[in-house]
Amino acid sequence: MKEEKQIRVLSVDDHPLMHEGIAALINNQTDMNLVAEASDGRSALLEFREHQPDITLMDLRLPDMNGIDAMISILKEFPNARVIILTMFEGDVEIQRALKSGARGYMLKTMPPKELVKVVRRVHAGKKHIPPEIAANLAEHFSNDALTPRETEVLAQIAEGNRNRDIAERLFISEETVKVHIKHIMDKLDANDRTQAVAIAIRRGIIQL
Amino acid sequence: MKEEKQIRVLSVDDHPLMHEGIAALINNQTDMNLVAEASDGRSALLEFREHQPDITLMDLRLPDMNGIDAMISILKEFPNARVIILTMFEGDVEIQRALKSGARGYMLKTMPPKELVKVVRRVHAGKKHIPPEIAANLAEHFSNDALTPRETEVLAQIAEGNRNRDIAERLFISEETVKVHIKHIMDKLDANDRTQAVAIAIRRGIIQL
DNA sequence: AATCAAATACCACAAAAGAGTTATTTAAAT
DNA sequence: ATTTAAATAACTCTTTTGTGGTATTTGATT
Repeated sequence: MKEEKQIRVLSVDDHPLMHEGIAALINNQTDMNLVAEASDGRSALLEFREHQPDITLMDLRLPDMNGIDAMISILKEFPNARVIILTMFEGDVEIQRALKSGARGYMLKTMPPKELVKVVRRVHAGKKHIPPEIAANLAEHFSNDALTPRETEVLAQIAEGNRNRDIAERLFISEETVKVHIKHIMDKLDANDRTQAVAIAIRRGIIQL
Repeated sequence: MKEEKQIRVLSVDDHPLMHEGIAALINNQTDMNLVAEASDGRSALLEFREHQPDITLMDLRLPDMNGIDAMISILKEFPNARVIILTMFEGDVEIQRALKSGARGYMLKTMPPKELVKVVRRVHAGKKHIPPEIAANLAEHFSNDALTPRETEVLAQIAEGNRNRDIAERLFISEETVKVHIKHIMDKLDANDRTQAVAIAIRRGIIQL
């Protein structure tokens, strides 16, 4: 019954039903074993410390923090941790950030279970894995855009219904500078106006709801 | 092993892992039985026809159509169908639409499994169920707003970065009328400008990404 | 029959946003 | 040491958005 070298998996997700599904899937594989579960970022780190799993499946939306930040906190302590982001499709910005921050894989919850376990095995074997449909979407917004931190700040202010003058006051810059930032934002996001810029940014995960 | 009167459940969700989780949960109850699964709206209706389940658990985001529309298509043919919306939190507009369209319950995927099966039993017993946290949020935006169909159209146009003049042309009305609609939209959504109106509308599920 | 909400439209005015150009400072990268 | 990217700012001018008020038509509701 017991395998020699099982892949020990930690699952981090705030949906109990998803946990059950992952547990059923992983434990059905002869070469895998779900060793722990966490439903928020803080306990994810605690569980990781205790069980030191081979693979961590990490959801992006957690109640206490972003899944990427949870991953970063794990990687800081355990640089060799192999974290796979497992989420429903979010914006390309999240994916880029995840990969840049050290994720070894990115999987969609809509993928068939067989694909999911394949990815777990691939990543456990030391490879990285991003599914083709995500890679394609990533390539689309790769070379060109990417907002600077300041531009993202300005964009968040716009989404809250602030006028340029108010944004200027809040960020301690002139209204003219705000306009320059907005111009760059619209150019990068290929938006006609500030309103479409916000809509696009929300869709692509640049700003959160 | 077999119970006398089991609650026969159909699960509609496009996440295979969620299906597994639901299956595990339902089949673990002595008084319930998962009789069928569907991953899109079209097959949900087909499965319903074939199995005529007591309870249908319906996700809102499906690949081919909105879960509410899938529910409506089922209710048209089977007016006594008991459909429970099971989803992660969307905007209050979706919830209102679901309940108005005949949903018997609304559950969040973040709820503990024990709560979920309780709701299934309650709805099967003929009661309706909306969790308190949702009911509270619903009350907040109840009396006041609710955009008219035309206002929603205008709002969608705004979100696409169209100017008032363009919106007027597309909807075959004058620019002045567009302005009136936008004024009403901003008043109802309590937005400072068109941009915040779009952000709020996306958050509340009035317009989709 | 009377009332009400929704959609339509016009006018005038004020406020804000956006386009185009130029320029300075600082920090990072080569 | 030089180049580059980011952030800052000013100026002008045009376009767009937003505010306030008034008014008409139509379809529901009472």
